[in-house]
Amino acid sequence: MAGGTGGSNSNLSVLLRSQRGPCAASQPLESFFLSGSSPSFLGSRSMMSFEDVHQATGSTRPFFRSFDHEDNGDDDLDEYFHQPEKKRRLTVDQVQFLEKSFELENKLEPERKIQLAKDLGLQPRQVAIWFQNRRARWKTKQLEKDYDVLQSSYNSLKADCDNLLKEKEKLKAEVNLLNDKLFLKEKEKGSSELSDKDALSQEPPKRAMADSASEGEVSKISTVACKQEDISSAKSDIFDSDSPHYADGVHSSLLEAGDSSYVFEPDQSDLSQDEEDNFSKSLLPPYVFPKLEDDDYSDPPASFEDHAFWSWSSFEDHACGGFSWL
DNA sequence: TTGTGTTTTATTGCCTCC
DNA sequence: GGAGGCAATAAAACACAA
Repeated sequence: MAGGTGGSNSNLSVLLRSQRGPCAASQPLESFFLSGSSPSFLGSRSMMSFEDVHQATGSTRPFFRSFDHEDNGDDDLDEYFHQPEKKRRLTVDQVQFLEKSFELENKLEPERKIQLAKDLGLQPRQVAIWFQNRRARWKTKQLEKDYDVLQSSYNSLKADCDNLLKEKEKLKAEVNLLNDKLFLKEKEKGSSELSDKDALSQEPPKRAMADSASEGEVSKISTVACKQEDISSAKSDIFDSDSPHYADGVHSSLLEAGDSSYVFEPDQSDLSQDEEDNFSKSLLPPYVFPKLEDDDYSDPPASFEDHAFWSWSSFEDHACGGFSWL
């Protein structure tokens, strides 16, 4: 519980010691000291000004909640002096007036502060404090709104991401299928050539292909694989950004040919395509990384709150744990 | 009526700007 | 150096369930 019951007497001492600056007379108590000469409290002209507004709203609420019985005169005055100082809430009308003023401009210039204080029969410092607290409340609400906007934006991005991942899996399977077909084709071609030339080599076709494949041939295979990526530019983005540029079948060929690693671009999914290109061309040396399995891709976080942590840990896993620099 | 959570008013201390 | 803003906090007022 934030509040307490004690401290009323200490309030008075706090009140008396804590005034700051020329506008620091913050409590009605002090207004009483000033009430003989100052128009800012009982029956001021400026109070009339507020009362005009007050009447315009059709309200019948008393202007000062704490002075509902002010017509009792000296008795209440005396009572007021002998009461421990208490915090008083502004009336509904005062708050409405301040709210309207805040809507117009949430910062308070000195002249406006004085005018508002006069109009409302408050101390300028009270007006300043009210604006300060109001700004704080506004900021909190604004933060909540921003959070909601970010969260909904995150949710839609996550949905997109999920869809893209599914699409990626589909395309991956498609590429594998096509690579298998290609491999069979090459195999048939190879065996017919072998029979034609009476070749004696009995090496397993797969290995023979990998071993005998020249650089040009490997790149040809890669080109075929990469052409699959051209089916749609959107689809190719998936390969560019978060998966190896080579299909699994080609990976197998390269790995089986004794090349346990291959040059690849880093996982720069947060970069644009141009940034990625520049990054990989100009900043980074080629590096080696192991073949990635599906399990190497962690799922995105389920919640918006987890995202920041996920982004970083995911990056660390792939960039630091999964790769090794040449 | 009372205990407890929330809101509002006000203070304090620090920072920035002129 | 003084004025004013802000964040953190205290404390009074208020709301409301048990």
